[in-house]
Amino acid sequence: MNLSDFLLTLIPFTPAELQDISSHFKKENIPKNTLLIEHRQISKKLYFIEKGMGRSYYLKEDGKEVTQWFFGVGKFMSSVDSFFQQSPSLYFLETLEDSIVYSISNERMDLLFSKYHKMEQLGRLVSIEMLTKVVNKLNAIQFQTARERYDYMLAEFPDISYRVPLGHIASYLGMTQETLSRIRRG
Amino acid sequence: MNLSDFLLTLIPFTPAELQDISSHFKKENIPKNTLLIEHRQISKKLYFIEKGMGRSYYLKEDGKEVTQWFFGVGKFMSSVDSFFQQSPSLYFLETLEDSIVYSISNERMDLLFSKYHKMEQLGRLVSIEMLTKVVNKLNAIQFQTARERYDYMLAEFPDISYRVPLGHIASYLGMTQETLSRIRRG
DNA sequence: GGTTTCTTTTGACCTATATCAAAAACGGTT
DNA sequence: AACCGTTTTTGATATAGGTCAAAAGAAACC
Repeated sequence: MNLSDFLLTLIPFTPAELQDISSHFKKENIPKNTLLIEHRQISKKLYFIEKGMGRSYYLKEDGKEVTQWFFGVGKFMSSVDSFFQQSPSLYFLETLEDSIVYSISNERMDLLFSKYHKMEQLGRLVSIEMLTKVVNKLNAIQFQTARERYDYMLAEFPDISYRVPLGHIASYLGMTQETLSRIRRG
Repeated sequence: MNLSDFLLTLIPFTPAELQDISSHFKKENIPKNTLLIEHRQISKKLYFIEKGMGRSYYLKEDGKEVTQWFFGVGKFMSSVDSFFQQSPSLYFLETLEDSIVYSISNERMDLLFSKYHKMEQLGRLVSIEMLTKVVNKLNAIQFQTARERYDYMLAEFPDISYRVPLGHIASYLGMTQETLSRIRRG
């Protein structure tokens, strides 16, 4: 899904607005397994995924990676707090497949927010959508058994779940990869 | 903290704007343990808490209440998805103390959003703040031991943690009240 | 102030999931 | 197609935290 089409699904931008907004994004091809943000860096860019996918994760003290979120086609990908509050990121962000993204800097994003009331509205809508998704995951993690969490995953990211290594999914769901493997078996 | 003061901490509204915006909110006194939203209802109002506190929770199939979030002074309280997307609420919302709140309907909120670009911006900032808080909780729940989660709670809601029943806190942290009791002991 | 009801603590036992270790399967490369 | 590194599966064992039950402590109410 390309950026303009996505924007139109949420807000009725005029062709001129759409043109201007799009011009602030830069289309980029990013190979698989590219690090976009590292821990402690301040996130400079927000990415809209036209094709491919990514994930955010962090490193525990023992060195284990823990997937925090998956980002699929038609979503914005970033280390949210770092990008919007220009604070050091707790997370790493990486692509998991060769991807086509539209990137935009924090400065340009703020510019668009102040230039277009509609853009601000889009920001609010996207934030709330993300918020409700995170809340859903929280509920899954907090109250469900490992098997139920896996079912939640299949519902939330049906396409992603078989495209990425088992270990990424297991840590995303707050379980070990051995446990996930046993669950999958049946 | 009253509403106008709070609004000014985020956005430099003019006195006239502040006056107009405030006029759409209604100040209400709500007694302790009042249900503001029930499961399956569509949330009609958003509340800003001037004094007191509340929580959202839901009922598991076995009838147990699970606290989903605590709302303290100077925060907006609602069943987010239900209010903003006018969908049936998954949660119950209740006051835990006698409270003074400013309430506003979904229609009036939308009106303010479209009338004031600044208000839309406020909505975005508040959403993102909430999003980062929920993400923090998610991390606590997903990767930390029961004891560490309790420490997270003390940091996030220092004042709240000794004002509400143990059971509310335990379920908020994804553990049983027996476990929390044992942790507190030492 | 004594009774009822709700909340917290304590104890004994159990289970889902973690950990550790090794084998098997898979994927990319020459 | 044989090799090497990565990912997944399997098995044995350990443990954090859950469950159930009952006692102790607080709070609410007449």
